[in-house]
Amino acid sequence: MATIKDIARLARVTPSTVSRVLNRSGGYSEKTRRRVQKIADELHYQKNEAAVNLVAQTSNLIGVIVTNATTSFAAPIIDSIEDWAYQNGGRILLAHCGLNDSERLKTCLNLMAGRKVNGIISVSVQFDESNLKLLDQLQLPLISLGVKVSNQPMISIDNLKAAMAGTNYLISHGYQRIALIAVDTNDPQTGKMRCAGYQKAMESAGLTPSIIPGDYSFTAGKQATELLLAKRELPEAIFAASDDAAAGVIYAAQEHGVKVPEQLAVLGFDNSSVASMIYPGITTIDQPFKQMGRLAIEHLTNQDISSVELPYQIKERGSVAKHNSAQS
Amino acid sequence: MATIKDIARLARVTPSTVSRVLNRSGGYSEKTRRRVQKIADELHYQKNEAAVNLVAQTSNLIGVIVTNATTSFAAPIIDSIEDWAYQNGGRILLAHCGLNDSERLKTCLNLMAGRKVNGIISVSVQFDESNLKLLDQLQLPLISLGVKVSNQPMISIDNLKAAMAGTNYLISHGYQRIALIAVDTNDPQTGKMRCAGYQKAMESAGLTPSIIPGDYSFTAGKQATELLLAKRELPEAIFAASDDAAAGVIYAAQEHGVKVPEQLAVLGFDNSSVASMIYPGITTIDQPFKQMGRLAIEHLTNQDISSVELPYQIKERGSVAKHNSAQS
DNA sequence: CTGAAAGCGCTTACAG
DNA sequence: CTGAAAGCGCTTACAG
Repeated sequence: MATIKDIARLARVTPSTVSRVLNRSGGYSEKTRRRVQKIADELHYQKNEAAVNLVAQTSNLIGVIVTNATTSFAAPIIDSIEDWAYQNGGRILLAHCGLNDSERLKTCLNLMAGRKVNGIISVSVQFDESNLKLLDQLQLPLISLGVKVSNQPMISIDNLKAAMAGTNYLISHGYQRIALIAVDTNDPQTGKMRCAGYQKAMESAGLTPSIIPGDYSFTAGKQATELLLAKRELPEAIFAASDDAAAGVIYAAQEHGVKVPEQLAVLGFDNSSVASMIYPGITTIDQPFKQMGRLAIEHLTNQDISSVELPYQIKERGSVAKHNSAQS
Repeated sequence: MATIKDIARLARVTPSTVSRVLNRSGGYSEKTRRRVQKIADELHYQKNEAAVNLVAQTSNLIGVIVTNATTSFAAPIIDSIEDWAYQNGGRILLAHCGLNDSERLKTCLNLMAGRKVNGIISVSVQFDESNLKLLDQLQLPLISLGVKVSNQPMISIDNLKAAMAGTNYLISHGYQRIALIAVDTNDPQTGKMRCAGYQKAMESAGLTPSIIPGDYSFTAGKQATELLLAKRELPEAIFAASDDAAAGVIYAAQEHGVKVPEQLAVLGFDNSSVASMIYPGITTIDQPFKQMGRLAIEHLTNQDISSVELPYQIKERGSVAKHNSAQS
């Protein structure tokens, strides 16, 4: 690969001048500029970013940590970050930290520190004590999407209110026996909040909450529904803690000839891509993932360390209708 | 951030020695080693990779270019590359090139060159003339997944044979009026191959091919089906060029009360995550995405520039059954 | 076993 | 307008 020196030699100037021309930093004659630029072009010169970063003491890199790419909502977030990067000349260093894999998250963090990323965006990753400490030592600005990381800014919807709103939506549509399923009750953040919101709404309405825990997955939704079916305790409506899980519920329902929404209403959570791809479309709580990604990168860039709570909204599709008993 | 010099000063040795200790390259007493290591630990020292890369003349970075993260099958590929990276201390520089966006792909390529990536893995990206030339100038090893890029190794299934096999699968299940839909007939690679395979199989069986072009999307599948329905020309079976499109077909079918697979058999392509999330499960042609990702990174690492053709297989789920007319 | 020196490719004051 | 020099943080022969 050609270097600045090669160009300098061919253009009969010093590397200093080449650098100035290439950076358009002024201080050269038009004639020199042309000569240097021409040679650089001919050589298909590419700046060695490692060298640039070394002197600039920065990396122009932003680190993105996700649990894994299969998480259905990671895609729109990464997309919006990438779009920003494209517009602004930033670069994305991607790493997966797995689920509750402390060791791997530690590796991610160290890797990002070594690369001197300008900041980290973490998507739904939980930090345990040791990684919290590491993060503190590394002094890397971080912004977390979806879950709270101690002392770090967060961008998220209000899970408690959203779960309440979802539950109330079901109640206002005439449902009374409503189960919350596939929610991770051990998850100190999202899980707990969604449970609390659901319970609060149910109790306010004088209804009895019923929760089947799970890991937000399709399988969790499917199994919960099968369990309910086997016990002959199918509720009137199921509030799934994610759209993946809602898809599992609908799958199980269809498999057993239970009509959605006539015999079973299903409410999802996320408005991820699958929500609009299955029939009936999943009525769900929309999280503005694209906006989350964009805000995250903007905050990082502006060194804005404030948290922001984004609005959720209920996206109505076909999986919830007015309950029969509610029809006048 | 602490540097090697800081450690050297505190440990009362020279940077050379610190470097040796940190790299375990030998040539120091156990006593020195301990002292240096201790101080490095206390300082939470993180090597500046830009500096390391500058002298090593490498980056330890592998570039991954995808059209966008929303492509349903990008996820498993990225996952497997990331897993490899985690095991082997590599890092992933991610970039999106959009769809047929020559300018953006060019930016991606230049960005990768600037970062001195060890190699590039491109996922389903088409290179136009100008980028082919750029790639050549940049001299970056590349391995393409799914589509052929001139003069570069490719990892893919045989789309022609796979489409033939899919069509024959449908035929052998008793279907005769089979349409291929949502296939991009302008796509010189995948699209053309899948069309050709379908046509060949149809003609060999004495059947009439019928193709509705599209962009592999859910919407393309849905619209094609609605079109067929409106024209009252619904075939017995639809071969969708992707699982997303197959989901669209099934959606439209359910919406119009057409039973799958009883009244309409649906065959997908990819075996992406959505295939198992909708009911009935999509019978589809499985592409080994994880394996593709793993092979790609291994080839890149071993400087193996041979192409490899991976086996596809038909994954049977519920969207195709024996056709009535075929029942004895 | 340890240190002094040169160098990776670039940028940036400082002179002239 | 241009050049010489120092320096970013590290590694690696070469001496001793």
